Amino acid sequence: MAINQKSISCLTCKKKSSCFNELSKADHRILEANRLELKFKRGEVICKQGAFASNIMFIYKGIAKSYLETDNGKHVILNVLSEGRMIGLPALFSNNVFPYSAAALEDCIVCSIDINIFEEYTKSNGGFAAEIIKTLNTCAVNNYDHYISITQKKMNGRLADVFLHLADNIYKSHHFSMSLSRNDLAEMTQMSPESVTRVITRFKSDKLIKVTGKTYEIKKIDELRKISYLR
Amino acid sequence: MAINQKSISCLTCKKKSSCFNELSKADHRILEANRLELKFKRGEVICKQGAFASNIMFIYKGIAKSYLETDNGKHVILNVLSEGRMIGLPALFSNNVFPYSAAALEDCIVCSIDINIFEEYTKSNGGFAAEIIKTLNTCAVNNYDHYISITQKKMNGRLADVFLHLADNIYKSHHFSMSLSRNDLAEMTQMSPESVTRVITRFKSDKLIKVTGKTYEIKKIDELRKISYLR
DNA sequence: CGCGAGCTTGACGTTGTTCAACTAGAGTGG
DNA sequence: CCACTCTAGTTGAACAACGTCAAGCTCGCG
Repeated sequence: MAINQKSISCLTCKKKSSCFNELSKADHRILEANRLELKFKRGEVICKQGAFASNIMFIYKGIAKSYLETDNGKHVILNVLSEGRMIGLPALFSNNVFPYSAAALEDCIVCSIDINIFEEYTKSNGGFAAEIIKTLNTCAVNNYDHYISITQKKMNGRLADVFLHLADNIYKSHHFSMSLSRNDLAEMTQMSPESVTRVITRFKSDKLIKVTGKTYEIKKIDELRKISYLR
Repeated sequence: MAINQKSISCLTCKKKSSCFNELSKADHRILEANRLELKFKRGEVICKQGAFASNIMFIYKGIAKSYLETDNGKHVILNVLSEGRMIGLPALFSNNVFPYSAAALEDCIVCSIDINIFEEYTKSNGGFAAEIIKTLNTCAVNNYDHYISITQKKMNGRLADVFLHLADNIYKSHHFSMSLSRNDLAEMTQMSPESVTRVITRFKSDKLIKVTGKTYEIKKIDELRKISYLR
């Protein structure tokens, strides 16, 4: 799975997370030496909940999901992760175990960086530490929004939230090829796959969205926002 | 509300968060100079979601709750906070706005520390930064557990989780005086106050707990753990 | 052309909310 | 010290939301 020849350079990487801007050229060379490029096919597990977190992952290309695996064997999707997002930060300075799993929703190219490098930079470089904390906190606030969506809204509102999130933050277009299965959508909205289908059917017949195979087009985004607004 | 005379000293404070152990005596003197002691009565708001976060709070005495205020005016309790817990860390290095509110569940004594001090120490002291990240990440993992409880378990399991959390982590005893109202329990478990009553009635008649006024006694903790185990 | 996974649809059952009426207990003023 | 009030808690009945189950469908792929 690993690519021996790295195709990307940290120093010139356009997608890197803000924390890396705090590093010197010398730091970048060290980073480069402690980095791997990995390719994952759609569906493959990128990191496994409970496994020893020896690396922090960075999504260079593709889309992934992070999810919790519960005792009853179900999955709870926490987030859809687009390019530039990091995986595994919550393992930093804890017991170094991934608290969630992640899997590729599309074919992905991932940078895998030694977690010790992260911890060293955090301790030695205040700007780097600040950016890490900022990233963690942004993620926490997003989680709060998701939590409100799940706990306060009915099915229509929850699914509207997912479509808005996909259009606004993930695909950054009203027109996209959907990488999430009915089951993924169900695990993200905490409803049954059958209910996901039913709500999507309703959205289609109300002309809010248009679906052609895997291609989704959001036709009435304002209407979706209204539905999202606590309903 | 503010006490002019401070009754506590940072250096000798037994309850302080682990990050402060990373500070020198000189640092502690600066901390002392940028710190206030506040008293809050039961029910009073300690910090308000959306307000400018000029301070990080620290619960020296008492119990508080952190909660989200939703657009429909409802409250979603994130956590019950016991002595030694900090409030407002998610505002660090973000837009410095509290992403949640907090209120006292019992009369509280709170240390309020200038947020700039926190940001400065984080940048200048690697050990301090590491402890802050560790604290944030521990909290994130707890949130994941809570999220699984809410999304995967039925009412019995969710309420069992709350009782276990109170006994294990908050009151640290099987016998405690309950500071949470039916409504608090409802906002924490995402059920209606009526349903909270119904489940508690069931727990009482099954002799899992004994309730005398505000005093709760957990009689069969193993049984509660079984109920918590995804049911 | 046939197979299978993922998707769709309808009928039905369960869970939990809502509403309304009632009760208990704490605080207040005469 | 007692009536009065107000809030929090309790209880039951009706109802809505959503999940489950079973059957059938579609489409990509060998």
